Amino acid sequence: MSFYVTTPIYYVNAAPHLGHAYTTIAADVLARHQRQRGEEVFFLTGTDEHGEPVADAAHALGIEPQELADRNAERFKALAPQLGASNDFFIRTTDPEHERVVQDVLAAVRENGYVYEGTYEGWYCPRCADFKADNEIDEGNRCPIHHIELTREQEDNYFFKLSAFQEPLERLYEEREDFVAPRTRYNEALSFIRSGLRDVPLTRHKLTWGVQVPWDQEHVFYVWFDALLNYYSALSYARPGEDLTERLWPASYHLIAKDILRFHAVYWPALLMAAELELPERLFVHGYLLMEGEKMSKSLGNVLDPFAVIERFGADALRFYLFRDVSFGGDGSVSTTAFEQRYETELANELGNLASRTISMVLRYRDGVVAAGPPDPVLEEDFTGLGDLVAAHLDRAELTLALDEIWQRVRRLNRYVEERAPWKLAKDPDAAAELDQVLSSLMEGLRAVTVLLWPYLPDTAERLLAALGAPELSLNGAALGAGSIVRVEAIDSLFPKDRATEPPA
RNA sequence: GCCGGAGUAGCUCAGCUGGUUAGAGCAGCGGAAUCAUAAUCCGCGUGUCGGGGGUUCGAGUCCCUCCUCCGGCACCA
Repeated sequence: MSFYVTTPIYYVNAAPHLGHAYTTIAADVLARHQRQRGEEVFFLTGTDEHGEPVADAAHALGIEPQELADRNAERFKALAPQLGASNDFFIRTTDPEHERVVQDVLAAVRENGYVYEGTYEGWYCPRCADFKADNEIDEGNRCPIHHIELTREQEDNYFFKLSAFQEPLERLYEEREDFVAPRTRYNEALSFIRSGLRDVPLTRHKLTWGVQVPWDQEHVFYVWFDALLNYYSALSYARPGEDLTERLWPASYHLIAKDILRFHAVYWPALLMAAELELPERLFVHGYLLMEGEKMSKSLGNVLDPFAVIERFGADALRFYLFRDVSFGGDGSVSTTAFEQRYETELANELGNLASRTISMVLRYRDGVVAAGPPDPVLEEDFTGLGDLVAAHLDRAELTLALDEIWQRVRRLNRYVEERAPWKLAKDPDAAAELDQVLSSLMEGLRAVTVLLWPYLPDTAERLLAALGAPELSLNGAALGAGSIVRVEAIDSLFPKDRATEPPA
């Protein structure tokens, strides 16, 4: 089995923000989890660099589009490792290899009879040098930017016969109810399809910043078709000298935000059908992160800066927070106060302190040595089937539910400490064996939750497992009792609290 | 307007195909403990489950209707 997960490719028109980080981290959690299951994993992210907005932005800066693309692509490329993201490749749609695949695939779509020459007519702004969509036109047929009256104009270009896929797409949605999740997005896409599909422009005539249409030098491909094909093209050249397509196509999961649903849920499968390629297995659509109930946007000045959070608290804290405080799939509010509260109460107090208090007792009472033996049956009961449960949630990209299951066990361990009060056992010479079992059960429980937390908290989990002398990360090894901790070492606070109160350095 | 989703404790939300006294986390109040990053654990909620009507032995859970909020309704990376 292989597992191929993607994020959207991010548009280099703007700088990276929390929304980009969100999708990338989500994909990374799934990728890491699948690696724990021993699957061959390929995790792709990258940048989308063609199209008019980039050309415009570059023009405004007085530079070439490629230069702007290079500049911003670097920033996105740098974001992934800062987030702890373990992507296997970073694609750029200006990669010549990608452009060639786009040309090949779309030429095949044309040969299969799904491309025709036509005329696009619409409202055109001469200053923007672009057509305006019906819903972005101001009253009186005016340009929303220049406020001048729009003219009715035509442009000859090539069309993709999307209408030909009306029934195949309806059938796809009937046969595969999990093709798009959550359900509400599935409904949305299906209702769009049922409302009747119209053909869409495949190329643009007046633009030059795009992938050249091989059969007509006057045109470039409309940026969406170029962009979507990244998921397919990347496999052909991500590994020099090796084509991964055979092994990894089709994608297991495309993660996207809700604003680009239609392109992924309708155009993309239609395009693949037209090219006679296999369809992805699933699409998961997440919501927006809101600040004080408002959609985050630069103009509102309410962006939670992921770079600042990472610098102060580390990437793990951000990764944890995003899936803990916002139910994955829906919209949700995020704030610095909520972040700091989660950091302190859950990461520092519940998990960090659990590690601290238990390891400290093993060191104090037993010189760091952990007795062999099966874990306490009382604990075992609460851990039974946990790995399978987490895997089942993550198979459906339910990152919040999976994390919650794990966290309940973190809390269970703190409760267990109170129930058995090792500090009391330590004072009773007759309770030595019991103390041994309690301590080893705690170490084993800590190890088990940490292995499961690894996809969310990779750096912290690795540090903690190293201190436990149990670096094994496989999901099978996450079962309580599967480990065999012999000796533990002291460890620095996993989530120091002074970071939450001190201003950043 | 049409389609879809949502309206459950102060806050954020769970409650699948209808069935024992409607749940969790946070916040608040009280208590226990002292291993630990003063970290943890225990106890405490008379909630018109948006309003109204209906089906049923029995409905947050099904049907009808009304109200409020959100999203989609084609070329916005």
